[in-house]
Amino acid sequence: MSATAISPGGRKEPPPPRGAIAGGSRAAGVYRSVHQAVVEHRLPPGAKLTEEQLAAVFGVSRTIVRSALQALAHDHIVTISRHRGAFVSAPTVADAHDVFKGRKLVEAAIAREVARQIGPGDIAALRAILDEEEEAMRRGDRPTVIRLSGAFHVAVAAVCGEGVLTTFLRGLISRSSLVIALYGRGAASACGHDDHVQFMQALEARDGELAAALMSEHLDHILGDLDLTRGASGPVDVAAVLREGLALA
Amino acid sequence: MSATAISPGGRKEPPPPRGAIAGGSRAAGVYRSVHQAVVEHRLPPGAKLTEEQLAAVFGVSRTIVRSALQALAHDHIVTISRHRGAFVSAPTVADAHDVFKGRKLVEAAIAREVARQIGPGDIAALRAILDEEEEAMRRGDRPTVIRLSGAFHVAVAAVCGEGVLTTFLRGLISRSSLVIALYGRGAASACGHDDHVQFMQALEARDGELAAALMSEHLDHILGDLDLTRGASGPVDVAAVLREGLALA
DNA sequence: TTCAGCGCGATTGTATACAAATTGGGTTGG
DNA sequence: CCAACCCAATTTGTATACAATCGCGCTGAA
Repeated sequence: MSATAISPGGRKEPPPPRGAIAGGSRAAGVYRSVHQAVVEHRLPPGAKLTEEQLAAVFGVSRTIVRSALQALAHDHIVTISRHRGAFVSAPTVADAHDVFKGRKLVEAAIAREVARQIGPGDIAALRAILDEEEEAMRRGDRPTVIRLSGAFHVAVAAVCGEGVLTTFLRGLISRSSLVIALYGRGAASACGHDDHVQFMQALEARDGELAAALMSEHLDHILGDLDLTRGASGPVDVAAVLREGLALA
Repeated sequence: MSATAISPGGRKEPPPPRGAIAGGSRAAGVYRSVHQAVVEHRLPPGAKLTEEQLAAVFGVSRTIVRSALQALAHDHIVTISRHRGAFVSAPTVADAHDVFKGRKLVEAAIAREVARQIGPGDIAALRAILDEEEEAMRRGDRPTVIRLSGAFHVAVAAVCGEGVLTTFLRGLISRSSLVIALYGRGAASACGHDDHVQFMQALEARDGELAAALMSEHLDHILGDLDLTRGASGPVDVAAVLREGLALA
């Protein structure tokens, strides 16, 4: 229910839920594919996204690709340089601090809110994500761990209902994934599963202050585990990565 | 400093600060003009924004206009309906509550932060806005009052530095302007100047809790003063409005 | 060897042409 | 008189063509 109605005398609403992403639904598909590839660390920061290349991969014209890239740029997932092209964003150290500062402020406040109004159904849903996360961790399935870790944070926020805050947080989490792709050390640094479990216990105990504190600590922990001295990574076969993602979808 | 650098070995930064809006700088101009017209209540919610019409007004092709409209849609300033076109967004009552809920959470937390770290320079800057606001209010200059009222809220957030939170808040404030355009009653409901003055005093006293409480109350006050039963307004000469805005700029 | 200047290839920016779809009005039938 | 239907005009969606710009490798001289 976060869409804005156009006119009080609105017409019937067709099935396609017309997401808030961009114009056509074709561009939305490209958007999703690239976005997913980035947050799952299949496309590293700095990777060049040539319009014609993407157009070929997705079987659309450059028009569609440009639309998707502009939407991605708006979300800070890619960065567009005039006459140079689109690259997967490479957040600076300052950006990293800024993103996590924002997350701390928002997620701590949300934690207080959620602790007050969480219900059994919400708890079950969150527990389910945590279980999946543990499973994937045991399997060593890193992309899934990354995805579920973010999904947990989003799901917590969504307990208060889908809204501007959840949307905002979702964006910050995506950017966090980029930060981790750039500055994360190896396998362990993604998102401590134990932190999530502890936080969940505080939520179930309806202890808002504790939950907020744990969340804040958790985010500090992630940021503290980063190696902020590193640079970019090697080249990647963008087309192959995206085709692979397309096959899975 | 909120832009993300592409590569550790970044090149020199040319003068044009290449905002985070969209691809070209031409589209950014269209974006700004329409955005400004909307938040200043010169273009009412529901107004149709025909691509060709805007293209004619700004002397560009539909390509540029589309880019700008998509960026505006991303910011929830306009709403694009497939094969129907772009309209100035008309937030629902639920949207209005959501936006102000988000603002309360973020601005209250920011108020606490700001009270801790505000300096004399910041206070002077905020006071200056308040003075201008009072001046405009006395003059009966409604568009300026609206603009400065929003500018005050943004400036408060900017005391902690420009960052994701400030950007997010700026977006919410723009949407608030749309809410007020739709549901505001006459002249008085914009944004109580007295509330701002009181809040400012709390900030100068470095009383974070009081500042947060006052801000929360202030936002409740705005939301409470709305008439949530109203519908849309009459038709508007979109081209004339935008040409006027162009002349001023 | 190294660095400055320059031309070429590749890629993006913009405009335009064409196709698809919706809206609204007029017409026809009940 | 009202409802349903159909058609045409307008507007958007997409592709493509052309122009502008940038990066990069080459050439040449210090």
